[in-house]
Amino acid sequence: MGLLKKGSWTPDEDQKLFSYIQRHGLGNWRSLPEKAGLQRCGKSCRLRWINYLRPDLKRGKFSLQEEQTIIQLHAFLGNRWSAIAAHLPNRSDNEIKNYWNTRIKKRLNKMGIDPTTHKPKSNPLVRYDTVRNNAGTLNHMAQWESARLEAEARLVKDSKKTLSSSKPSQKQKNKSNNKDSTSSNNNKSECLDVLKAWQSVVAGMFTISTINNSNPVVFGSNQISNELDLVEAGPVTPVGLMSENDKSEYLVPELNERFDYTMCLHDTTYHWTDPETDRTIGQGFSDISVHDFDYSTEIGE
DNA sequence: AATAGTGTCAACCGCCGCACT
DNA sequence: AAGTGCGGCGGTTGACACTAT
Repeated sequence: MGLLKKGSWTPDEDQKLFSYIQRHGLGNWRSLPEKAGLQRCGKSCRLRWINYLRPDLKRGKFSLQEEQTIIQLHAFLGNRWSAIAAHLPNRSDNEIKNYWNTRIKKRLNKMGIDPTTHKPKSNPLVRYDTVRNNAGTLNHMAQWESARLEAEARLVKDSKKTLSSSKPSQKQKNKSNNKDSTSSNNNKSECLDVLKAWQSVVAGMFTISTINNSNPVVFGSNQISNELDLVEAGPVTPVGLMSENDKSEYLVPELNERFDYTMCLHDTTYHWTDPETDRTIGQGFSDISVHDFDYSTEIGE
């Protein structure tokens, strides 16, 4: 093959790649360019397909919910963009990475939140929890870190198990001329793994501070759906109704820090009321970014 | 209108892990 | 065990678009 082309893809090249994959499915990326009549390296073709041509890609602005998912997963997974992308199947990891680096990161910084740790920087403008039992902080931090590491280890172990038991090797996949080797199944499995890990660690421990109430409201495990849809959270378990033992188990400062501060994007409280007594039994939030970052046009896209 | 500064995003690069020999 | 090839990943860059002065 002659000199390989670099730089932006032309519509003609896109057409060649797209129609080749439509006709032959995904296979060996290295040999694809020649067969498809492209002067590109296999990597470039793969990237173009994954980030741009894939028919299931949803392009355009990120919805509020997508952004929330990204922030929450980033708090949990860090810069593991492909793992985060597994939860947003219509977005590429590159797109998510770009979105994080160019927008979310800046917003968090502006708000005094360290985008790496998801914790407030030295002098946070954000509202700290109204109740924080500092006495047990270190112990709780250790507990949280331990739980986190355990969850990650389980995640790695499980995904390896899944891969070795059900995933054909790359070469087997190539041989079988898999029509869709964009690893949707693997993604799904990893997706569930992460959610399981997430739920086992986080479920029931997710404390949302309230503005006027000294008792934080603790979200029960049913609050975190598989879509991590916190906005549409259901009924809550008020801390006030818990035993002291339960409270100490639920209130994990380090966990709260890791998530609460990113949740400071969500700063407008709303209330759940008991339909019988009409009393407020819990408070939640809507997303302040809706007001601050001009989301109005993005919602409901 | 011209220029500088900033933001966005597609694409590249280098590294890594896995499978195979 | 070591070497090779490949796919996948995250960090980075450069071109272009947009905005401010």
